[in-house]
Amino acid sequence: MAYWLFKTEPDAFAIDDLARANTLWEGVRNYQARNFLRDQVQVGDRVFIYHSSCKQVGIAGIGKVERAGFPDPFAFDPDSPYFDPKSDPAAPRWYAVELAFERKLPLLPLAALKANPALSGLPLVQKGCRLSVMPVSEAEWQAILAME
DNA sequence: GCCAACGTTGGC
DNA sequence: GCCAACGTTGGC
Repeated sequence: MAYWLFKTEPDAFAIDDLARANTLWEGVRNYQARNFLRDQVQVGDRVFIYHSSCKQVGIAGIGKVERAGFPDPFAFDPDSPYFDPKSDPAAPRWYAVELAFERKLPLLPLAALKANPALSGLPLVQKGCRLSVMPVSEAEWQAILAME
């Protein structure tokens, strides 16, 4: 089992929304993040849900992967804001996974994550990181849980 | 709302 | 294949 961190803007989709129902994690339009979703995220992996671009940025909870990478259906839907005419169903460009809710965490603020020396290798805390899907090592996972 | 950092696009 | 221009991300 592997560990991940997924970013989301809570105004659009928050941990409380995940708590209500499973969700497709779709609309990821970055190749590095896509590669993780397509090639490495597996059923049973656990995921920190990070709230970005909001009042209180930080890790807000934990999800669990219910379904591994499959072609992002929104990329084929002309009515979706995530539509990408260059994504060919025969060779899909973008991928999604399905997530289930595990539990909420007391919000662990970005500033606290940055201040934790055990997390200095996590892309999230590095300058200008725009990666929205990133691996978390076992040691980092445990270090973050210890901040609860 | 500002702006720095980054990824992508497209002309050459 | 380079690189400038552009659009987007995301913290503050």
